[in-house]
Amino acid sequence: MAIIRNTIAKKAVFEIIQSNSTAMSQTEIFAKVNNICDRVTVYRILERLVKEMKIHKIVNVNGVINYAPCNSCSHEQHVHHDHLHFSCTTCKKLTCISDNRIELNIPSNYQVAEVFLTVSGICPDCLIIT
Amino acid sequence: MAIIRNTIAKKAVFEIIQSNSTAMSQTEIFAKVNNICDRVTVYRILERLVKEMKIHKIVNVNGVINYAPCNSCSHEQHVHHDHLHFSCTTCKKLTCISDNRIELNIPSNYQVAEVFLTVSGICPDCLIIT
DNA sequence: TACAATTATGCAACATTGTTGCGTTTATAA
DNA sequence: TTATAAACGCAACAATGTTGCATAATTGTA
Repeated sequence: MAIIRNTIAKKAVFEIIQSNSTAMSQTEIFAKVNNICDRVTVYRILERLVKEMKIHKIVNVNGVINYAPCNSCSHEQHVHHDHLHFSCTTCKKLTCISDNRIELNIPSNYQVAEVFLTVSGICPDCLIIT
Repeated sequence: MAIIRNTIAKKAVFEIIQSNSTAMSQTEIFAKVNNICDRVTVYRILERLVKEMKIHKIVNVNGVINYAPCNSCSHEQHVHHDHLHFSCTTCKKLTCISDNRIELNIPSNYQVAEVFLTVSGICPDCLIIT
């Protein structure tokens, strides 16, 4: 059995993700980590946190993978999401928005694992600036 | 005013995208183009076809950008999609599935541009193999 | 049909994001 | 305190996407 270790770098990465209001890319996270570890380590930590279901992995509309905290999220909720992701085309930030129940109409010969609902547009912060 | 040219390479790329049942990445498209043009040209052609609204740009769950034909798709439909994308985790293929009307519950201070609904899982072809 | 204007292309070089192998360090259970 | 497996750093690589610039090709017009 793999023993999960709680290292300094892992704690820092998780703290950064959890204290941010929007989802973050590996690049953004690494920038905030302040060189306490290598960038490869950040990738590996993110991978582990996803596996431990402490964070979500989301792709924004540009193809960049972002990570968001997974607050009180059971495996069941992983499969049937009730939230969507807003991907701002101006500041590139990805924000989680709750309370979105969707009904799918997928042929029964497809085996569904996860549902990703992403909306692109302009977020409130960027609308003010305009 | 920019004059749109219909070059050999552009016609070929569009033909490839349109004749394929699933969405394709730049890499896959370039492989089918059979060296009639450079890979950079493929990127630029795809960019133009998206701008001309002849093709869709979709991101699969791994962050790879795929392109699909935009059959009889008005700008209005671009904004309010009625189809979703199935991203197979086994063969990595991206398939468009129609007839999925979704209702969104997004705060009014967000300006929505496009809706991306992607479902990951295993497609019929890969289920048979298993 | 020939020409001019400007769109499109090729090439080379670079940027970004993510991955792998391997030797070393470190956290944790006993 | 120590053994052991997890985690790390470094270097090198792979995939995907972008930019600048000189050249080629398409299309409207004379």
